[in-house]
Amino acid sequence: MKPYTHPAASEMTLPGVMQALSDPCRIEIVRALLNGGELACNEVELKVSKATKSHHFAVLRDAGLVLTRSEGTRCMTSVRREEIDRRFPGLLDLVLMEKPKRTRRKAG
Amino acid sequence: MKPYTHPAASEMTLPGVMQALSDPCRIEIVRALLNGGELACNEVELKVSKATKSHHFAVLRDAGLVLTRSEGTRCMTSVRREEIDRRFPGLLDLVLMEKPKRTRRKAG
DNA sequence: ATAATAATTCGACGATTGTCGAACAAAGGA
DNA sequence: TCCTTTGTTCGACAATCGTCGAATTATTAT
Repeated sequence: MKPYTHPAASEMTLPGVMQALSDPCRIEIVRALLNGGELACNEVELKVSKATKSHHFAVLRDAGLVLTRSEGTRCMTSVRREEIDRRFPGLLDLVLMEKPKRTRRKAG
Repeated sequence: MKPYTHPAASEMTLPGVMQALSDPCRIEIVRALLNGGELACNEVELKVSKATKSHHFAVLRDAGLVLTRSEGTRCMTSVRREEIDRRFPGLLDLVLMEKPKRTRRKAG
């Protein structure tokens, strides 16, 4: 019913997207969306309450990074990949970067 | 005299650098350093007090983005370009991105 | 109509942040 | 030695942030 407002791609700012991606939870969300395509908030596992999760989705939405559409009782969210790639090339690659897992190999 | 501590390159985190770059002042600082090489805090013009400017340099330093060395009464600061490029490829290109200046052209 | 599901909104809270002026410290030059 | 320059540190302050539980809305299923 309430139709989620999204900023135009041109409204995205560098400090804005940096800010949005400065929280580990939100990086995790974007990473999940990049890997999983369109997901409901429900389908992104986080160790925070649902209120907090909803907040993080809203922050990403307001920054212009994700697009949310209502479908039934769920909110399907996806990364605005093309627009981000056009405006901030390489940004999403950074998000996808593997965390430095300290594997137990002798030489890497 | 007091010898500025810097984190190892491996201590840099994605949320950490994003956080550090989420402030327009700090983006401006990094941009100036990328264009101007090694600069004293003094040589980066910002419309904030010197206390605040010192704070912003410290935040960038703690995030691992810049390296500061004492020279006389000045503190010469430079971007840790190679380490950042190795760990977060493309990050500095984002910082260098031109702000969307709305020029008055008819077609761009 | 009732219940269940999914998500948002509303305070509230402690923590962090950006900002400043004032005080301080270190180095260099008069 | 004293003064200037450069930068840091120290409260302090308002603003923002991340977090939560509880209440609310909206949709679907029974």
